[in-house]
Amino acid sequence: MHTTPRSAGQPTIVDVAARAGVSKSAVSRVLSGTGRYSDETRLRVEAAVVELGYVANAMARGLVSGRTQTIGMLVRDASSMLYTALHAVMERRASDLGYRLVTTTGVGRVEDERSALAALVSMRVDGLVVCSGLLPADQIAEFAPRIATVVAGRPERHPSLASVFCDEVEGGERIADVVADAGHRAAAVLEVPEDFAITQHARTAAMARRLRARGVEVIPVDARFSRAPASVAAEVVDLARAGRITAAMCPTDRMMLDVCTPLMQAGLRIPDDVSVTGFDGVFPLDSPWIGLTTLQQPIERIGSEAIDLLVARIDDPSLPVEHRALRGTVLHGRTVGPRAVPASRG
Amino acid sequence: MHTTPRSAGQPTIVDVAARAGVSKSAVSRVLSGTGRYSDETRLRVEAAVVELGYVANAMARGLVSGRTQTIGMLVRDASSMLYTALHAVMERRASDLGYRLVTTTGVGRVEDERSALAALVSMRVDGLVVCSGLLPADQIAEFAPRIATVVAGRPERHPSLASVFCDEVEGGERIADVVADAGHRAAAVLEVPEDFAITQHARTAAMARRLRARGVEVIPVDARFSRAPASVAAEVVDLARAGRITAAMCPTDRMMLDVCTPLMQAGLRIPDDVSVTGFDGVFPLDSPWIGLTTLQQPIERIGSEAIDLLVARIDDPSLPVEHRALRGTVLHGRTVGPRAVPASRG
DNA sequence: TTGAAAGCGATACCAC
DNA sequence: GTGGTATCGCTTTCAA
Repeated sequence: MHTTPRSAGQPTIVDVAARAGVSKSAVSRVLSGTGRYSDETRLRVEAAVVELGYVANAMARGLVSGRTQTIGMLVRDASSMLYTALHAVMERRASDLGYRLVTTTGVGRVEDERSALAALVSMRVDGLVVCSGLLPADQIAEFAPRIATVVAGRPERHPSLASVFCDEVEGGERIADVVADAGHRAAAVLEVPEDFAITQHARTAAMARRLRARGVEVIPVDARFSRAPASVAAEVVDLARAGRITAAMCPTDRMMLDVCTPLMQAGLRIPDDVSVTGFDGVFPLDSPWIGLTTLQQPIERIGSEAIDLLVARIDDPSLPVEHRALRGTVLHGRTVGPRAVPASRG
Repeated sequence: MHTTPRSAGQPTIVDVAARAGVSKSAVSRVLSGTGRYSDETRLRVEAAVVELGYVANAMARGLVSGRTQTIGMLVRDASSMLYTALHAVMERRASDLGYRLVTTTGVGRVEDERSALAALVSMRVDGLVVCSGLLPADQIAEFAPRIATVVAGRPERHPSLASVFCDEVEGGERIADVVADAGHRAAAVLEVPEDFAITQHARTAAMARRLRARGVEVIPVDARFSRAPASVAAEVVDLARAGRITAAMCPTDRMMLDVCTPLMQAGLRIPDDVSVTGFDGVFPLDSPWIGLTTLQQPIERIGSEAIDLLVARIDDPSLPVEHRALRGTVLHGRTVGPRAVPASRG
């Protein structure tokens, strides 16, 4: 049975070999640059490759070689600026180290995310970077014994999961200090419960703790995901109007926007009537013109150190598990001002 | 030679078969749900799968089945909000249609992007979505005869490339009308040359044309990528200070931020002294609190229609090539106001 | 230097 | 219902 180059579908190495008048083996050698071959052979193969528009089948290649030179990245929410920024940094670093990054995401539910992770595993990526505060550590850890894994961007301390993240506690305290320093005596803290949002819980808890330690009254506002942002915002507006708070602290910049809009629409000025803080400080919300007062995560470092750590673990799986907490920096914008005299608007 | 389950590496179907005491074939049948098998067999296999933590090798599977149930997405810049938003929409839609989305990006250069695209092809994804204004159409078209391809988010009219995008021309005109309607008589338009930024060129050209048609003087400002944003912004500041313009139109919201910051720092108020417009209107910059006046792209529709179109082409490659231009909507923010009297600041 | 042949892990068609 | 076997496209010995 001779090889008939099918008109449909991608050309295979056999097609290239036939076209170049050499064997599969020769083509393989030339393409990988390993082994010996004559200039003559090389030229013929290269020509055939171009003429046929041949692109090697990564599946077949990976199947035999056992390596894919690919890092799989699981992202929680493709629309989250934070993960997006991480993605960009990691792509660059991975590329520098000779790896390609492929990304998958769930579409919200834990179950989807698990299957997205499994998809990466099924592709036999050489390593896994998990960027999601949603998937429980145990479910990630399940794969860790067989594939090098690093969790990035969430304060993960699971004993078998290496991780790199922003020091949420320290960050929460720092930004709380900004509010306390401005003289506020009562602040709303939008709190997120621990389940399904490890990251955000850690920071808001730290904010509240710090405020109290500094003698600032904390009014907790339930900001769990299941609650509509508008409803959370309305609660903050009411508190501000009633003069019960002069500041509001949000778990993310995103939520901060959700709060600022209704405040503005209610005629409350920021920061004259209410001071507001965020968390993340990620492009494009780090623009001085927008002027958010927030805690900026060290995205650049988190991303590149996560990749470095991962590649190290790919090369040597026996490396000890490491947890790295990196410090963020306060971004001083225009949304925090000195304490206003409550209830004296107008 | 009997099968020895290697302690390292992922377990294979053979390991599962051995563990369950059945044949590879039986395992395959159970896992794919095709063919016939007894309840007994199913239970044994399912148990073995769980015990071993088996995840099927997608490469081996794809190699024989010829399909991967995967759509490859090439994104220009992982840090771009627009592509990010598209990504989220597409992920959801693809998932609904039974496809998984994997994403790759270049790291800036055309060459990288080509290789990122080739990586997708090498993975033998069933279809390709190209979201990048960088890669020349010809380089994309090269793969199109062999893999279903759709270009999303850029006004591509290449005869062999299906596409879905925002009607940049109409959008540019609409937003220009906002400026003209506000009474401005002279406006800076930040122009981007055509090469490597098809999208942005199209819209700025449309803005300028429309302004002129409405009797507004256009002062072109060179905003090509190679130029530092600060330098572009400085030019706008100078023009505004000199009273030569009362409005500035930017090709993207991102650039708009780059311009607004220096304007603010120069003591010029927006929109009192200068009106500014953007383009894209993508989360999170669509927040009313930020208040950008911009043209909002119909991201939701672009993304889901692109996936629909792609899947249709996967199923029937002979479908005629289609180009869909979708209309955006003006987002009326607070960055455009009535024409200020030039040079009368203070 | 080159080509033939043996798998990699899964599917699918085949008799049994 | 079940298990053997050819096969997908490629890399990798191993002879020639």
